[in-house]
Amino acid sequence: MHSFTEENYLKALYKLQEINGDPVATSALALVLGVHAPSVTDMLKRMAHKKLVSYQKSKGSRLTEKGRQVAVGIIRNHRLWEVFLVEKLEFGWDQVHEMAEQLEHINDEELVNRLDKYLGFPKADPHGDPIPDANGVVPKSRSVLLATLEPGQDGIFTGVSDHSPAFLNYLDKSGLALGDKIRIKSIEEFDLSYTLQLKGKKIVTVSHKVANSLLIST
Amino acid sequence: MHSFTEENYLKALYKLQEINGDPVATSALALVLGVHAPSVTDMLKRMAHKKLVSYQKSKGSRLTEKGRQVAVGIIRNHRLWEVFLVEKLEFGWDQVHEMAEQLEHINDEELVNRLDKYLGFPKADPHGDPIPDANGVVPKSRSVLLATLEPGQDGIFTGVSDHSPAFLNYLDKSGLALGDKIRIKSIEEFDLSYTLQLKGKKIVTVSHKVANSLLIST
DNA sequence: TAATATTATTAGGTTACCCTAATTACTAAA
DNA sequence: TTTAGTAATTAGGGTAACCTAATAATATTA
Repeated sequence: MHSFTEENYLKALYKLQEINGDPVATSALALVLGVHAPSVTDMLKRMAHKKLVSYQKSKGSRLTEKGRQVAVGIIRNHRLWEVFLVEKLEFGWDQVHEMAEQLEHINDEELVNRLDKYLGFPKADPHGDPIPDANGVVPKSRSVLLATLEPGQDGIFTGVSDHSPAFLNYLDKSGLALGDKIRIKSIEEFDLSYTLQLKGKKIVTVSHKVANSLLIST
Repeated sequence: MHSFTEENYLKALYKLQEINGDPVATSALALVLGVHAPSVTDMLKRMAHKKLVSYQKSKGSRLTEKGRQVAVGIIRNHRLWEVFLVEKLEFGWDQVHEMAEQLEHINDEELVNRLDKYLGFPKADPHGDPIPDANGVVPKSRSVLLATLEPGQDGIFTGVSDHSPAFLNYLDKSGLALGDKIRIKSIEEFDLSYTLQLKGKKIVTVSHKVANSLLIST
C-alpha cells in the first residue's frame, strides 16, 4: 500500500506535530529522518499528491486525516510489537526499538488485531506510551514530567520521554520501575536533583536531567 | 543488509535449485518472481557482483555459499513465523503465507532465535516443511508423495507439496490432517484415485491430483 | 548442417528516493 | 526598510528495480 519510506515520513510528521504543533518545518523532518532537506521537499510533493500530507512551499507541512490514520496505524503496530517482544520473548525495554521499527511496517490488519488480543489488549507499550486502538483512537496521556512537580506531591511513574537504551539501562539500575508509586521528598536547590520515596520506603535521588525524562501520573 | 528484492531472488533461486537442480534458467526465476526476464538478468548481475550468486551469461545462475546462507536464513524466518501465526495467533494454515512473506524479512538473529525458543524449537512449519536450524542446516525430509506408493503400504501424512489456500482448505474439509497415520487400501485403476484408511478406521478417497500433493513418511 | 524456434541479453527508458550545489524565499536585526 | 542570516526550493545527478523492443545466443528439428 505505502512504501516503508512513506510510512516513516508519516510517523515522523505525526510525532513532530505532537511535540511542536501544526506546520512542520522541512528541516525538522530532515533531521529526524536522517536525510537532507531537498529529499524531504521532494518526498513531501509526492505525498501531497497522494493526499497524505498538505504542503505549501516554504510554509511547512502537516498530515491530512488520511495521513494521520496511516501514521497512527504504524504507531499502533510498533507499540504492540514492543509489548510482544518484552512480554513474550523476554527482551529488555532498552532492546526492542530497532526490531519494532521493522515489525511496524508489516501490513495486515487481522494480524495486528490478533496480536493485540493475544497480548490481552494492552493499554501501553513497555515504555508507558499509549497504544492506539483499532479505530485509530489514541488514548490521551494524563501524565506530566517529574521536573514539573513540587515536594510533597505524589504519583505513579508511568512512562519515559527519553527512549534511549542508555537512559533505560540507567533506570534499570536505579531501582525505579514503571508502575512504581512515588512521593517527592525534596528538591535540591543548587542542582535541582529530586529525592523520591518509593512505595517500599526506598529512597532514590535522580538528577534534574533524569527528572525531565520521567513521566508521572498524579 | 540485503534488500527485500534481493532476498526474494535468493529464496526463489534456492527453491528452484531444490526442485530442478543446479543452474537455474533466467526465465524460471522471472516466472516465479512475477517479473520479466530482462529484470532478472539485470538483478543477477548486481547479485553476482555481491557474490550472492554465480552467473554466466546465457548459462543460468546458482547460489554461492554466501547466497545459500542468506536464503536458508529467510526460509527459517518464514517457517518459524508461520508456526507463530498458527500456534499462537490461531490463524489457519491456509492463511499464513502472505504474512510470513513479510515477516521473513525482519532482520534480527536474536529475534528469530528467541522466537524459535518461544515456540519450543519446532521441527516443521504448519505445512510440514522442515525448519532450518540457527546454523543454516536444513533437516532432510524423508517423505514421498502418496502417488508413488502402492496398496497395502502405510505411513504418516507429514506434509503437503501444494501450499495453495484452495488445496489446504479442501484438506481441512476432507478429514485428513497433518500427523494422521494412513494405510493405502486401494488404487482405482481408471482414475488413479486413492482410498485410504485412517487410524480411526475412517475411510477417505482422494483423487490422483491430491495424491500428488500429499507427502507421506513411511 | 542449415533453418527455425526458444531463451537470454542489450539498449534505452521510467519511478522512487536519495544526493550536492546553486538559487530563492522568508525572518530578524540594524 | 534594507541587509544579513537562515531555511527551503530548484536544478541536475545517481542507483536500484522495474519495463518494452530489438538483438544475440542457444537448442531443436528438418
